[in-house]
Amino acid sequence: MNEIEKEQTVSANERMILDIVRRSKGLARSAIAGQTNLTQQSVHRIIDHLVKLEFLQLGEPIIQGRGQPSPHVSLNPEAFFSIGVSLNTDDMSVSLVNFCGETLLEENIPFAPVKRLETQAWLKALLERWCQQNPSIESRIVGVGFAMTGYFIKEKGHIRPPDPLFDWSGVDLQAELEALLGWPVILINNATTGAIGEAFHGAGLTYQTFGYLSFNFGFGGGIVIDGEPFFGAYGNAGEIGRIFTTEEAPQRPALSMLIKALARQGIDVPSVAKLKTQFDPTWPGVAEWVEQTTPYFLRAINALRGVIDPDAIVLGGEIPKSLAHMLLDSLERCGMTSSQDISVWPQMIVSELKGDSATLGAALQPLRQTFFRK
Amino acid sequence: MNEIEKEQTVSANERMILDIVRRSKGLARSAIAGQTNLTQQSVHRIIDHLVKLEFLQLGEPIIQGRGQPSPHVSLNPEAFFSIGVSLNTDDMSVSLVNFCGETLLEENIPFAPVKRLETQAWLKALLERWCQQNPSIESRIVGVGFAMTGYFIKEKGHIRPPDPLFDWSGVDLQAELEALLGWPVILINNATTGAIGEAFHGAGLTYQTFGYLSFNFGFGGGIVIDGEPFFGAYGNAGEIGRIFTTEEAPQRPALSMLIKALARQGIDVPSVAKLKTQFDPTWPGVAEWVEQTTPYFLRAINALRGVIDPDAIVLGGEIPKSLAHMLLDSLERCGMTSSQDISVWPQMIVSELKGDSATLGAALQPLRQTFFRK
DNA sequence: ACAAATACTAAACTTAGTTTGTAATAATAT
DNA sequence: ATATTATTACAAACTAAGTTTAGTATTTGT
Repeated sequence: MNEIEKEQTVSANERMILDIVRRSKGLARSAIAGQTNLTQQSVHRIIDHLVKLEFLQLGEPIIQGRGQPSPHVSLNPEAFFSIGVSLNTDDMSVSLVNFCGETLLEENIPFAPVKRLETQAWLKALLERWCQQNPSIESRIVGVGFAMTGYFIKEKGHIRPPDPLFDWSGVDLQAELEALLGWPVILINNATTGAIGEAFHGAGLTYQTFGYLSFNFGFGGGIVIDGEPFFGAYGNAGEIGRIFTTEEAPQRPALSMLIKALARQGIDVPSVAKLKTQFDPTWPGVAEWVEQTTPYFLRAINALRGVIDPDAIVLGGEIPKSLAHMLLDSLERCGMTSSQDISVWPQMIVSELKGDSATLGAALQPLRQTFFRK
Repeated sequence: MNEIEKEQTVSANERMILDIVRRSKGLARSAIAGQTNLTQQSVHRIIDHLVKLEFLQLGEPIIQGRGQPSPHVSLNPEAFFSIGVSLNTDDMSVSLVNFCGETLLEENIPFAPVKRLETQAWLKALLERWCQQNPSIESRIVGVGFAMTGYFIKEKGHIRPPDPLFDWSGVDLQAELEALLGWPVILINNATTGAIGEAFHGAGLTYQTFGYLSFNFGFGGGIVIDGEPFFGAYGNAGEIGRIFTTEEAPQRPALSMLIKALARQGIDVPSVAKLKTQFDPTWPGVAEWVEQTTPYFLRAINALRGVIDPDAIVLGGEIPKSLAHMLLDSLERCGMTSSQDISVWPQMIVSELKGDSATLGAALQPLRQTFFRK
């Protein structure tokens, strides 16, 4: 490199300023100091440093009122890159994001990712191809966020996925992937990465503390506290499926259950992904399913309210937007009754993010962790 | 004061060191640096400063091995004091703690605290008496932690208590109490203060992130994350009662429900306080109540597990210890079944704290907030 | 007695901020 | 047009809080 060597250590105040720039998607340099507890001069110097490191870039001065115009500050999208992987029962997707968190490349595995080594070989080959086709990125990749479905267990780096992914259990997956890929790997539950995507690009821009409910083949969730994803003791925080007993599980709002209900009505939806694209709220069975699952949905919400009392609850995962709104309407009709005081409710939000938020969040986590507010 | 004026602002590193000394209940000065990311020299200087401020005191040098003996460092118990109040439906208790968090004075109100102004007048008179009888403390009281039962609502400083305490709603209680008492007042839910007591003196010495279940007349709880009490958006975090519907509420593990069940068996227990002192696990009806309430208890635990995945869950409040153990045994017999993976369980702990942990925690919070690790 | 280990003390240095002061720029009032 | 004024940029001295370096003191083990 003939450029300035990129330090990957960023001080707390530098991170704070990077996060302010990120959240506002670029702003006048002079508008930053007011959002910090630093003086204008300190902010000036910090930004100067971050520009020298090529983390930030200065644009045209903006004339907004009196006084000397202040240059526009924005993230340098090329400063760093990060890779996200999301592994589901029947699918795996991989993406590359830039320093702004924008997805540049995305690809799905062409076979079911049930065999661990076969899947890893495909992943390795894909990333090598990406690096060859984009030679500038290789040295600037900060790490890999690897999201998968399943519960973390006591052994560090191990996960217990659902049955079809049995081959992925019993190994220190984090260590294995780091050895394979040569980058730092963060292993995360894929409901939490959905929440991370939301924290970076969605509800997180408005709310500091929120719960994320991930409607997929199963029903899970993630937690964001003060803008940071919360993992809990073993990384299973937000795995709200735990509140249902074995008998109750079939009635929880998992999309697999809706697909079954639709099948009983003669409507064949082959996968959760297809459900998202083809969903029609007037299909027979949909209204009934919503009605029937609402008490269990409410219970999940009340678990979030009772335990963390969030600012907001975001409905995400792979749920069709119109279905999410049906669930919220049904909740209203139920009167949102709980046994106790019901006066303070979190904001209920349907996720606005495009694409696979689990893969996105997985890719964002290495970036967040290294460069943005902690 | 002819002593050095006591600054109430403590830097982050000073707070860290105060917290290390507090947790270890005193230790050799040389044993501190290893628990920080600071050098021995920096720790030395910081402790020097804290000793000059009379927050810490040096004791006899301790000879443990080779090398120059290192003086014993401990909190100066007289450095500061704090007041805690816990208001329940039928009782109010007030306590004074010293800088070590030890309760020095404690008193219960001799009448039901239903009338707000009458109760406040009694409290004001009590604190004035305490200050007169202990003239040295007045100038060193950092604040008042005011814990009460009820839900916080959107209006700042307001709370919605259960019906008998109706008179306490509809006002900015925090502002009112600050005006009355002349000290900073922190208004907290009394299940959270129980968790704070546990964080300071109990499970918090071992576990960083835990859930606290408070068995009282009702059934509530509090959350501690990374050693800090977590309040949530409105201060209602941990209010686990929300997970039960109106129909389910009578079966939740609230001690009032046990008292009712005992009454049906002809055993008259006049109050929750009496239950704690008189409880006999062989009373008829107890085993049945435990059996019947266990699924609801399990659901509360699974809500905590699902949402925050804690290191530990502490059973506290006013539950008799033997009853808490019966609940845990019953949980074991149920197989702790949930619909999903059940391999990672938090440590289940019965609180070992003596006295009223809600009042204790209320008193501790102003101290914690000002002087100990954040 | 003496070397090794450990802790204390002190001074110089470093980092990352604040404070203070000045210059530049552009909107606004006259 | 010109002076005024608010806002921002830039620069140097200062400050707070740590680290680094180096020497000193005290005890243990041989």
